[in-house]
Amino acid sequence: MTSFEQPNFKNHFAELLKLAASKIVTSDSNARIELTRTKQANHGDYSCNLAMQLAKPLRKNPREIAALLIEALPDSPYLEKVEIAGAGFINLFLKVSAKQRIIANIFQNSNQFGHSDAQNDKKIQIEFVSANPTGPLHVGHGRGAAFGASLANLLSAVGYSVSREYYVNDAGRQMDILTLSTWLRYLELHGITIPFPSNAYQGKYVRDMAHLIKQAHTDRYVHQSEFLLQDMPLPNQDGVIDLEAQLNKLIANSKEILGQDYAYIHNFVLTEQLGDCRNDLMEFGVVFENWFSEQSLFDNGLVAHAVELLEKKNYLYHQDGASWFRSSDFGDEKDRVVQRENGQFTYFASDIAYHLNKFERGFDLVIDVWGADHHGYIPRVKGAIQALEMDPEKLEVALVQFAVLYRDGRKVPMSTRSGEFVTLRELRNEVGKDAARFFYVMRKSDQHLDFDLDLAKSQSNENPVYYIQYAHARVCSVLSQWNEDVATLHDINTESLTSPMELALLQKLIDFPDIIESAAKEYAPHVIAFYLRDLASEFHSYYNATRFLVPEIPIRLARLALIASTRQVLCNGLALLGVSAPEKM
RNA sequence: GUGCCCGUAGCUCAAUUGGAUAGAGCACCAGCCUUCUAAGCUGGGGGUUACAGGUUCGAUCCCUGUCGGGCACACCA
Repeated sequence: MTSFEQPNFKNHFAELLKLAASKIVTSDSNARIELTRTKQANHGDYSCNLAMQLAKPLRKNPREIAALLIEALPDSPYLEKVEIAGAGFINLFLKVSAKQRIIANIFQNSNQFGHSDAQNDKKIQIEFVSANPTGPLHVGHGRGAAFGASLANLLSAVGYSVSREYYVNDAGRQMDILTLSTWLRYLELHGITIPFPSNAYQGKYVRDMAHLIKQAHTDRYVHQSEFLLQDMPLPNQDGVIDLEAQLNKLIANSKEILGQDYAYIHNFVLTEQLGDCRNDLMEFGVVFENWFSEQSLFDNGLVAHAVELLEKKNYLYHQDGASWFRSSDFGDEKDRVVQRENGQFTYFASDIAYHLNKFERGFDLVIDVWGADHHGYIPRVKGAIQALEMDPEKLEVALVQFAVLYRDGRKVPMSTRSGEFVTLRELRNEVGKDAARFFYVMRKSDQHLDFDLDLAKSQSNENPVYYIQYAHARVCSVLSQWNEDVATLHDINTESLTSPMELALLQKLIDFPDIIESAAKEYAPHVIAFYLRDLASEFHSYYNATRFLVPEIPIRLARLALIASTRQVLCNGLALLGVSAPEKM
């Protein structure tokens, strides 16, 4: 068998139809040539609705146009026949020999099969997770992580040069609260007890960090409590205590008392949490090229710079002592504060600077993966980008809905406030990395996800992860019993593969590159999950109906080549989702 | 109240972005292991795509309205 370029029959036929159309349409009809895979075998392998699209501009019967198109269609070595059907569909039938050649192609490209260089190394950045480093990641972050990582793999597979980035919110008040919380726990360890604020961080990990500081520095950061509690805000005339104001005062006092040491504790807790987060994600198979510090934007004057730019371009005004950005000029529902009365920049201000910085780094496209609750934030960020005379089209925001855990058919209660949340690490420990990665992306990302813990753990046919992995393991098992070098299958004769099941499986393998392409285009990893389910199903049927290790050598080898290439595609698809492909189960 | 998202089989979800008879899994029923892993396979029932209109050759998809659910409406991050 001669080697040949990776064929994409869909694109190939689209090209032929385009040529045919150019012969019968003189003016630009702006008709899109779109081929779709057919659902029914008697409709052929690919179908095109071009004739129906041209019916109006040409003022002709679609079936008539279809006939003209077919007449003008250039010859193709892959085409068995063409038919007109229904209202004017053009149905294309692939030659069996063309289908069989996919096997050689899969072996040739091995773990790159399905990948393309269509995007020609265009620079794309995808920012995801970006959770505050103030505590362990929880299951909500997990979905963003799984989605972002899979999407990044998909984008890379279609030829983008991908940069994965985690935006570290190390500058805000939340970090101060964590610093204070840790120091209070540390003081407790030295017998100095101050009522622990209810709105400070309650988690056990805070006590753990306090222990670490004590171990390393004994009583170096101990100070007496009366200083810490001085000038606390009092209840108002209604007896209501402003807890947030109290917390702010505690933070301010501790900064004063600790002096330079405050920065040490701040840095310590940040490093601890970030390290934990990085480790957690690594074990989840999620890695980043870049961890971008929000604080660095302040340190380098980029926040002030961004705000000045807006000022210069007359998109700021001053009211009630604050600086407002005219985001309502760009479709936002109201204007937004970028600098407060006390001179502090808002989170939005640093986010403008961050996006300005992203664009200045020269990415062709920037993707932000956010929780769906942030959707209201999009207009102001895009507005700022536009105000700074950059192209808002170059920013794509992918929203990910929350995941709700179910155990024993009941919702697992979760709320950050009560500290009652399931961490990503706990989830991984319970269901394993593979099930977690797969379940997170098996639904469309903008849909709520019901995550069934019992199902994810079950080792049964109900569990889609095992179903797919099992198909892979089965192939491995057959090949190991065959006990010869798989490489010898790479260029064997596959003419005997003509049964309906074999043809269906071949067609499924042919689809893989198109599946990757559309999944990447739509930012839809779930498409891969569904595809793998289908492919595994096709394989299991074949496995059940066919014996592979038959005495007739040519048939045996052809069948083994088919299942070995199926294994390759299963493996490539699972890799895109960050799921392992075990050889034994 | 305003804006965005959603409503598809008993349950969880798809549907190549306007295409042909709306598909999978689970659950339910009936079969298949002396044979390469039964974590598998084969067959079956199950639908007014929330509802009412509209646009056109053609609508789950686009437009309008109604009902129901989620989210967001900070000088928080």
